[in-house]
Amino acid sequence: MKPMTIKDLANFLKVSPSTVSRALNNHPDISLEVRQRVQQLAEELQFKPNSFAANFRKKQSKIIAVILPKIYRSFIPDVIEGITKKLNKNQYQTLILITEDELDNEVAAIKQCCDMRVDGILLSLSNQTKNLAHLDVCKKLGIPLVLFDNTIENHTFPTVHINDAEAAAKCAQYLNEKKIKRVAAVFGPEELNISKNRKLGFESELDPHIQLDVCFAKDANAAYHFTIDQLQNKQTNAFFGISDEVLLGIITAIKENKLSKKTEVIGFSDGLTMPFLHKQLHYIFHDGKIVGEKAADLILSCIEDDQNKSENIEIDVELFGIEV
Amino acid sequence: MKPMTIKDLANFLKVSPSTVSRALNNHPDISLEVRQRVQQLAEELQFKPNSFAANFRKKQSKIIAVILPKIYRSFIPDVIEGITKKLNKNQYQTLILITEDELDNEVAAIKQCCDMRVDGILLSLSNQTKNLAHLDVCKKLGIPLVLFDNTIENHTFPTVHINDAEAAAKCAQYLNEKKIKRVAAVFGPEELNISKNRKLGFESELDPHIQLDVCFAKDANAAYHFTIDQLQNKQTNAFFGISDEVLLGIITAIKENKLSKKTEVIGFSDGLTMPFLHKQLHYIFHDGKIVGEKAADLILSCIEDDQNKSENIEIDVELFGIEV
DNA sequence: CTGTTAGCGCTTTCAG
DNA sequence: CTGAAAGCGCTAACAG
Repeated sequence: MKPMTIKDLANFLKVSPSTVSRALNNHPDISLEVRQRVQQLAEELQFKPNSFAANFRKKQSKIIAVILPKIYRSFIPDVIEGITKKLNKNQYQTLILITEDELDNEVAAIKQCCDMRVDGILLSLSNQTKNLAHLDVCKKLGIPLVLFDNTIENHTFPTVHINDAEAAAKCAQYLNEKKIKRVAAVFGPEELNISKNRKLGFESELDPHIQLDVCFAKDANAAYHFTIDQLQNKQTNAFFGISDEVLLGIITAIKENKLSKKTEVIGFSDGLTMPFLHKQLHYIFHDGKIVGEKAADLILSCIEDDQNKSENIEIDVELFGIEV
Repeated sequence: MKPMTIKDLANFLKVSPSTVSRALNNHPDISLEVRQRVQQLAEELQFKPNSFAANFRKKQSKIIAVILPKIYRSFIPDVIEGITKKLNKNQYQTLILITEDELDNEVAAIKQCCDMRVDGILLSLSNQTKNLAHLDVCKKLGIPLVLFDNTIENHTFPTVHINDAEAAAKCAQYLNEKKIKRVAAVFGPEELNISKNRKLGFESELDPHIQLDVCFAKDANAAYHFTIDQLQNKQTNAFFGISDEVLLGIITAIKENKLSKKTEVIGFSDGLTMPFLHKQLHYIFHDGKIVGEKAADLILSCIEDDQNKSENIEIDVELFGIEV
């Protein structure tokens, strides 16, 4: 059965459609009496105003698109949660698009969003993306866009991210103060921006007297084997791990060799599994919820002020960990 | 600047809007020559057809809503990935709504979806939800709805889920065959359906000669302390853990007590962190991607056939684990 | 305070 | 093969 429209309601109540519309939207012009009568009948008849039509008329979609390379195991779910909660509070809905870290998919996703006339886009770049040319359409169509997490420096779009290099540098500083001779740093795949940036920050800050071994590990297992080797053949007594996944490999290897007490481990973590597993862990707490919230805030303010703001929000990160 | 419309294009080309529309949609009626001329100009002028308007006209949104209690740390991200991929391939977009396990939020989310006229809803029930009365609107408006993961038996909506009880029973069977005297089963919060169902299945299958201790743990830490107590005061030598989170606590406690070789651990896992951490782990592999895909398939077939099918898909699960 | 009217941008009969 | 015209369901001037 065909859903009811405002017109149907109006006919039924012997008033005009506009009156119904206004009554339903609590427009102050409408007398309390009429308003109640309309709302009551709407309730009884289970009338569902077609917000799709309303939004079309108002030239808005009330939808924000979130374009992500992947839904990683940790961090990103928190980001999504941060975003959706904030947006929901502001009557926006969240669309999720995944690029699989492929530029083509990213371009397609942007096009999709433009065609749909979403009210805003939150974009975490794919690691294949080297420039922002494909985002021109958004500017042209006046669709606000905020880059978050995996961003590129630019002067047209606002960004939200942590300072990866600086955070990694903090880790190096921590190690500098310990009596460390040799440290092994385990990053993710070499092409990832977080790997690059964190490597840069870590290396630049690390005391040059400390010997450094570097590994790009594609998963926990790779990190594990690298760590075993370091422990057994290099007498490495400090490890830096770029992510929870990599830390899992590192910590497992250390524990198996019963070297927990003698080995420093520091890295980036979402603060859940790894710190539980290894109480001695020091870590940069990378909080997805905050990143998500800030990104959502920023896109909302872009929509409201519709100014071409190009704010760059850098989220402060802190080093956590219980001293043993 | 106001985005271009089909009308603008039509004026420019001295043809009618309908011709442009048809040309853009590759309607066979339109001559190849005109079609190319239109498409070329559209390309040059970077014309973005407003799919929002088109969908409005066609009375469809090309949006599927996914309503979830939470974006848990594991499993759910995989579900989302499974869903979005499948839907994207079929030109649908994915909207994410989170209920925080509150019925009120679930009701609100359903309303939102109805108002927006989404083309379909994938719903994982909140643990507060005891019946499906609030879903009547969907039926009335003709919006297909599929229940997945956290479902309730019913005869109106199709469902996709694993058989929690049966899977837990498999775990019990495994333990029955070992020389176990006493087993401790750790569940999640008591009010969760997965806790209830898995407990039922486990208990019903477990050999009555095996002594059973039960714990409802709200997090890994609770599971950890419970496990410590069991190991030290009860000589328990087998553990059943309902989730990766709970298993984290159990395994950590076992390892700290150096009892890995002497203790059986079995449970539900997404197959990533825990099996890596503890090679002896046996686990029911709970694959979110499959659940998501199946749910997406089902909603798509509901939309296409628009039949009131009420299929119940039960996803098979397998017991994994390397024998040591 | 309420009604009339004119669209939003697109698709789709129905004619020609 | 192409055009004219109507309309999806709602909102928002503009009148009254």
